[in-house]
This record gives sequence, structure tokens and C-alpha cells, in this order.
Amino acid sequence: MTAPRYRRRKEDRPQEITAAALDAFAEKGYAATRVEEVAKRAGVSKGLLYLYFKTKEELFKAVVKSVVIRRVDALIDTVETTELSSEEFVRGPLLSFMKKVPASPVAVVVRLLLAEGRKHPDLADYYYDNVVSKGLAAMHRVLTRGVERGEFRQCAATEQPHLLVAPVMLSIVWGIVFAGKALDTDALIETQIDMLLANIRA
Amino acid sequence: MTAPRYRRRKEDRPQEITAAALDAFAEKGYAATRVEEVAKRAGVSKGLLYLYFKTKEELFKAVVKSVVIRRVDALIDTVETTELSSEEFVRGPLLSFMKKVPASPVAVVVRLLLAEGRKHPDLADYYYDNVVSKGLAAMHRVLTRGVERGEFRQCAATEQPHLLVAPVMLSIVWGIVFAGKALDTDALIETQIDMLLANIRA
DNA sequence: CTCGTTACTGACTCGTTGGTCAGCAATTAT
DNA sequence: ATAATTGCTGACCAACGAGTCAGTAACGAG
Repeated sequence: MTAPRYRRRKEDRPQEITAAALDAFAEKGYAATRVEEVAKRAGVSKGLLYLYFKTKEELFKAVVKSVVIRRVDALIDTVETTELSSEEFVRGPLLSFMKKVPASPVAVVVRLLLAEGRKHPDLADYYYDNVVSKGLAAMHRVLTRGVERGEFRQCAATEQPHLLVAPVMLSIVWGIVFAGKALDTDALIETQIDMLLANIRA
Repeated sequence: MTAPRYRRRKEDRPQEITAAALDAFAEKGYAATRVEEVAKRAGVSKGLLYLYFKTKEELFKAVVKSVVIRRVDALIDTVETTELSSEEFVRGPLLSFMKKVPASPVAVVVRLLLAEGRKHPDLADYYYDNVVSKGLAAMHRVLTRGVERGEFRQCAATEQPHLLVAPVMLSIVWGIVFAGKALDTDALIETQIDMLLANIRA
């Protein structure tokens, strides 16, 4: 009676494989990652991987989508349901959310999209529709509501939610390129928010 | 008397090849670009390319260095020699410089470093030492001088030259990933500078 | 005009890797 | 138990692209 050499786990495989792929892509990037390496990390043969994903490219897309799922939706919900004042919300939940992003898998996806996005315009569109667009809309909503409530004054800055994203983006890029060099990303993000609030406060 | 099939132009080849490589990398990224494609664009055989650059990787490094050369130095000179007040300098030469960056080859280099930087830590170091470090120092110098002259007040923002870079970085990344979607990068950068100045003005 | 030097060519090699498939063994049905 | 089903394996192949090299022709010297 020897232990079985493998178990059949049809349900869990795809998830496990995309998770393994995310790790591998994070380390080596898409092009430099061998499909066999992904299979190995997932504890699976290369053949099986190809049963679940027709090509390496399809695996790539599945990875991106797996990260995107419902990450922004949580933020949007919080925006709509919060009892906090606009400034309290920005300084509290929003700031804390923003601080988490640079160390999250989102950074990996950004890197992948930067490197390979040109070859997969549909993926860029998908990411735009499901993350960027929604995220910016949520931030814009926060600022607009502040204006409506008389907490903020309407000005160029309240129409540019991108300005909230900018320091987060810089932190992500910095972390990817200069993994070694330190950068106080939290301070960066905080200072930007301080500046913005000081500027738009009514 | 037929026209010669090629001309000997030892002096110009390296430059022409790196220029062709920059174009190709900009379009397809490093990994997806075939060495033969670069040679073709440079109007040269693959064999000749390998006479000037030992490997594809060395070509890559030569490309990065060719873009970096003296791009930041001009800015630094201007900082040191200008007669303008600090605010005038920020609103004038610095703003105009920042607006140009997202459409310049710097964007290509950023993309390459993001995608391949992990495999070439020495390149990332080189880029840090010759561009990032110098650029940030120059911006910091502008802010500090403003403080010294009593034009600005010392605060967190004057110690964070990164905040000036952030919107430029966002514009670069946006342009790479969402080539189609419009983004008013000029407005973004301007608003950030307005905000910063309003905040640190003495 | 020759002849020697060398910038240059392009067909070739060979390692790498995305993708396949015939068969095997874990499960389920009978 | 035995058979039928199918999740799974791993050896295999074909394509592709980085890097090589023997030969060719442009150019300069004498």
C-alpha cells in the first residue's frame, strides 16, 4: 500500500496554478518565466497546466484577472457607506488603503502590464475598466462629496483624483526598479494628502 | 560599375544600432525584440551588430546609457545659473522640463528598467546614480534655496522632491499602459505644482 | 592597378522552451 | 471485484532565436 502519487483536485488546480504563476512572474517577469517553472511551483506537471490554460498568454491573462477581482470594490463600498466626514475619510480609510497598495500584488500586475501590456491591449482595457476607472471614480466621488457638503472648495485639485494616485504609483515603480534603495513611501503619500487637503479645505 | 553593396562606416555604426534598438525596444519591449530586427532597422547584418556588441544584454545596456547621457545635466546647470526667483524657476524652466519628459525616450527607458531591471541590478544602480539621484538633488536644491531666500517655508513638502516627480511618473506609466486613453498630463503636472507652491509659499 | 587589411555579410548551429500526446493511475459507477 | 471514466504525467517534438564564422568586398597604401 503505497501513498498515491497524486490526488485529483480539479476544482483547486486553476487557483493554485495562477497563484504559482503570480509568484514566478513577480520574481522574473513574464517573458523570463518558463511554463515548466510555474508548473513546478504549483506541484503539477506541465501537461496539466496546459489542460487548464490553452497557452502561456492565457495563463497570463488569468493571473491579471485573479488579482484584480474585488480589490477596488471594497474601497468603493466604504466610500458609499461611511459616516465619516470627507477629511476624516481621506485621512483614515483612504490613506490606509493607499499605503497598502505598493506592497500588494497590484504592484506585480502593474509591472506585468508595463512590460507586456502593448501586446495585450484587451488586458489593458480590462484593467482600465475594472480597476483604474472605478478607482479614480471612487476618489473623485470622495472629493466631490466634500465639495457638496461644503467641506472642500471646488478647484482644479478636486477635479484631479489622479493626484492622489500619483505618489502611490511612484512608490510602486520605485519598489520595482530600485528594490534596494529605501524610500519612505508612507511619508510620501501622507505628505501629498496633507498638501491636497490643506489646499482644498473650504 | 555597380553601386557598392555597403559602405564602411565604423564610426557611426554603434550610434545607429543603439538608436534602432531604442525604437525596437520602445515598440515591443526588450524580450520580444529579435536581435535580427534591430539589425534590420539599422540597415546592418546581424553579424555586424555582434561585432560591436558582444551580447543582446550588452546592447540593452548601451541603449539605456545612450539615453541617459547629459539629459539631467542640462537641468542641473539651469538650476545653478538661473537669475529667476524660486517660484518663477519652478513655474518656468522646471515646469517646462517636466512636461517634456513623458513623451521623451526617458519613458522608454523607464519601461525597460521596469520590465528587465531585476535582471540587471547594475543598470538600475547606474540609472539611479546618473539620473534619479542627480535629478532629485537638483529639485531639492531648488526648494532648499527657496527656503534659504525666505520665499518658501520649511516643511515636509520642501523635503520631498519626490512629490514633483510623482505626477510625471504617473504620466509616463499611463502613456505606456493606456496608450489609447487620453490623460491631460500637462494639467496634472501643473496642478501639482500649483498645489505645492501654494502650500510652501512663505 | 595591385595587394593587404578589415568592415561587413548571411547561412549555419545549437540550446532553449512553448506546446503535444499516448498512456497511466486515481476515482466513480456498476 | 471489475470496468469505465478522466485527471494527470512526463517524454517528446518543432520552432525559434541568440550567437558564430568562413568567406566577401570595400577601402587605403604603395
